[in-house]
Amino acid sequence: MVSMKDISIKCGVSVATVSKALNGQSDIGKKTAQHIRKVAKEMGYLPNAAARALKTNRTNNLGVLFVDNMQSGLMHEYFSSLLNSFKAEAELRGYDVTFISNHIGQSTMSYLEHCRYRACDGVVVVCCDFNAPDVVELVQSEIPVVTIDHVFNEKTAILSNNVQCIRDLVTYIAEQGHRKIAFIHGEDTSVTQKRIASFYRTCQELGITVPETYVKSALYHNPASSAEATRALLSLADRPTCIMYPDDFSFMGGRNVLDEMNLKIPEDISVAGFDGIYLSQILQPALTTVRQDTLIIGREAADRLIDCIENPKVSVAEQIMIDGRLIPGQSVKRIDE
Amino acid sequence: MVSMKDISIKCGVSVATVSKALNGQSDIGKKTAQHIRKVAKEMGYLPNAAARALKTNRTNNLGVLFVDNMQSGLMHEYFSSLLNSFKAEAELRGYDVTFISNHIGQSTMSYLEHCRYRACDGVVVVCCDFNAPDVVELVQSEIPVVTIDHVFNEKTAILSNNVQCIRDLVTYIAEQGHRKIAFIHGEDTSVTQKRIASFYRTCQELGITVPETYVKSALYHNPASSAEATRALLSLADRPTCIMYPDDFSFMGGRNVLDEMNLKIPEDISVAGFDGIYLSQILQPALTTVRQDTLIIGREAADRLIDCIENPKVSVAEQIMIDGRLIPGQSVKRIDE
DNA sequence: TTCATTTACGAAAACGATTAAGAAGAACTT
DNA sequence: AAGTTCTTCTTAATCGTTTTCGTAAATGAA
Repeated sequence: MVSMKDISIKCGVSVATVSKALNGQSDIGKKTAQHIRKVAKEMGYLPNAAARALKTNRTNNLGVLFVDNMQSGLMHEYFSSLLNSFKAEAELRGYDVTFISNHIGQSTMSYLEHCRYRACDGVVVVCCDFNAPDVVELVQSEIPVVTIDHVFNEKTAILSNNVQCIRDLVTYIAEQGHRKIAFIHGEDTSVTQKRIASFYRTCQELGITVPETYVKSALYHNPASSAEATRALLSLADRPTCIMYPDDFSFMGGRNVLDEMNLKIPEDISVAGFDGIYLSQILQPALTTVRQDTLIIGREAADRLIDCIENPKVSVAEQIMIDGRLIPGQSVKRIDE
Repeated sequence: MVSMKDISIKCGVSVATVSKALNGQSDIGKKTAQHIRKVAKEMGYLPNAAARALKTNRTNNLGVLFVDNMQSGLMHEYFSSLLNSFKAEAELRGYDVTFISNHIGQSTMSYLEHCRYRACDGVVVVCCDFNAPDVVELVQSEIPVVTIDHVFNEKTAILSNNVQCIRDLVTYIAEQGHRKIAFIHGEDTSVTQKRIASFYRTCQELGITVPETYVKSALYHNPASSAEATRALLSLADRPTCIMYPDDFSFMGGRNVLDEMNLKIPEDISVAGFDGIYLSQILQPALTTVRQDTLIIGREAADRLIDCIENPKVSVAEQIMIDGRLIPGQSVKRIDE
């Protein structure tokens, strides 16, 4: 590996001069700097990240804390595509992305310790139990943190606008003439709470009354539990005309139940999903759903995190809402009153 | 941050002694070592990865080269779940995982340069254009490399046993009495070639003749193209009784076509997928498919790569085949002759 | 006791970069 | 001409480890 020393020798200058020239410091002569850069390129010089990190305490490395109890993790398209976009933006801005775990080899260490060990310049926290002590410790540390879909005091958070998403979805469904709307929601998280609240509020605003029996609990990304909830809804004396699912994938469970009962979508019953994953638009009829803008969420998370790293003074913690977009699809029937 | 120096002062020994004690060198007295370790823990000592890397040229960092033209990348469950398993095993053995890209900030650099810059101890190469000059350069470099589903000379490769997978699948279908089996395959890659070859050979062995019209080309992970191929197959005078798809997800496109034409699975037509993703078993009827063992593939890739890093002398490049497992499902009908 | 061997530890030189402080010459002021 | 300021470059310290080599004490052998 060619080092600055090699370049300095070849150019007949000191290592310091090489360092400054390569980093664009101002106190190096124009022609000298140019020459050094040329030689460096010719010799195939690459900075030694470890040495630089040791000296500067900056690694240009971003940590991704991405844990989930379900183990479905990356399998969930919302997260994988969010991560994709985060990674792309981070790379554009000159940062690499490393996963943070709670052990190095055999010995367990807290997330914070792992971050410190790897000297991550910042961390994005996604999809995990935000109340776990380990996570709280990390978030409250001196390391710049951006969270996704969860707000910690004083920390920047990127939030998919679940309230708006549900509002738009319910509104659309209501516009199609539905008054009996059932809602199957996911397990209890802050996101779920927002969705439920938005569901109730929107219905109220629209003058739609929601019987308690129309709101069922299930699990995210779990078709079986949504299937069960669907069965319960269908066995009601007064059936809903439209069922909203926790997410597009879970809907697949409900779909099976509807199939079994010979209920056609949307003729016999209307349905809506959430997330807007690839699959949802492959289905026939295309699923009515609302697309969370993972592209922007991931990009924004990277941008904010890096801003926060590079301008700690200027950057202010804020909560950023990213709106979703309704995808009408064809799974909600227009009902004429 | 507490450093070895802090510990050495507190313990009244030299930094060298601390280093040796913490690394379990033999030339330190039992009680001294024990005491040093205790103090280190008390003080919350964490090794400085950069300093260590600088000195040892080892980062305990593994690169993942994961590019795909389709941009579907992580969205494909085969890859996301493989990566998950790779990551888990790497972490178990004390390595972190970083993505490799072809640029740092604005300036482009080759994959190899990126690896060198980050000083990755090794790289796993997945899902990319294996013939791109950049990739070839990396694979032929001095950096330990393990490839997945592609063999380079002299390099360790982990291969999903596509030949066996297809053989088992075709055999199963034939056992159910089918003699008219159509095969929609993905775009031209080495994996695809193996699958096609295995398809033809197995059919031959089973005495099944395959008309040219029964073999169609489509794209992986692309329901639309599989839908088109399905349409073509159904318009044949002599229709196949069973259609094999490039992958489970693409099958969803074919499924729509079958639906439109009012063909029931498996009563009117049998179908089979490939991969064994979560979705395939949610469908009703459950899809007959063959599960690629991403868990083992990912784990094995990490293990081999790390072996190769830690024992460069001993470890020998080899191709490791990981068998898949047939999932019978219910989408292939038993035909009585 | 005396010499050889082992054991336990320390001193110091790296690894490859960054950066504060200083120095020498050039250029400008008056 | 003398002093001042700029420009450009160097010296040297430093980041936190690892590791080689050396040495002093302890142990063993004779």
